[in-house]
Amino acid sequence: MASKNKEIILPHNHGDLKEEFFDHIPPREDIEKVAKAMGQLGDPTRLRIFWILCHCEECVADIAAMMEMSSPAVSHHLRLLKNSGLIVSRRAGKEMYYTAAQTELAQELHHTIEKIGHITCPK
Amino acid sequence: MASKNKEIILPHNHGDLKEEFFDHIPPREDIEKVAKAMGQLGDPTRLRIFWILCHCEECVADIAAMMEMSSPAVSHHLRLLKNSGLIVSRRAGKEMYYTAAQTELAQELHHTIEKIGHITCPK
DNA sequence: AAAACGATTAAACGATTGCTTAATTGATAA
DNA sequence: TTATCAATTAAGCAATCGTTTAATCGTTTT
Repeated sequence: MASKNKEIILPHNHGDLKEEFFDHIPPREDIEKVAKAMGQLGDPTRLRIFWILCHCEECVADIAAMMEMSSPAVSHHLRLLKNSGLIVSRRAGKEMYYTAAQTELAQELHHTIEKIGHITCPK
Repeated sequence: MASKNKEIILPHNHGDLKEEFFDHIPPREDIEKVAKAMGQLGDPTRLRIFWILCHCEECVADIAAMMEMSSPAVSHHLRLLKNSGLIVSRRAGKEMYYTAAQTELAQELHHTIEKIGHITCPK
């Protein structure tokens, strides 16, 4: 039978693995994309920044103060979060303001964080 | 007014930061817990294994074959996933069978993965 | 123009991660 | 018991990560 994964022979046949399922294992590129987003929030510092930015728009200095961290460190994390499409930024004078992106990705992850963390959304 | 975070003075006052919100920033332990789970799925190998185990119960050798990886490498990831409470195992003869845990944490993350990856659940 | 301020970037570092090979443990079969 | 098979653990490693300090960039103010 035509199976995308037919070339992979399982060492043990337990009879309970549906070929239908075997053929629907997500392609590596989809997995990579999801893992990249998840990995961003795997660091507690970045997760906390992201959560804060889901509830307000703030400049780097204030974010650094809330996090009790140096601004270079915060800036570094903001860049990673922005590269992942989780946050966006705008300039106003000397300051850069960051906030969560209004995307399905960001909103779903925000929801997930609060659900699995049993965190009450203050909004 | 009594503010849990009143000792943190923000360098800039933009007037749009509600004290109510400021006091509801999740405690570090909650953040850590969520970040730990997210971080587990931040690795594409582990994310793929977890997704597979959300849809079947399999022994290490077969998981290794599906992943096209060595069994020590797979075993390593299985241990991490198990320590995080995302998967469970049972022994049957010489083999160890792994599958996703039936917990809110695991189920919510399974849902999130498929939603943000636009992955069709084969179940 | 120069000075001041906010943010970013660069270099360097210690710590962690993911994998490999080899050795070891646990359980069944001969 | 010995042999065999499945899985885990250990040691070693290259690669990645998160932070710090110092230097640089961009904007506004004087």
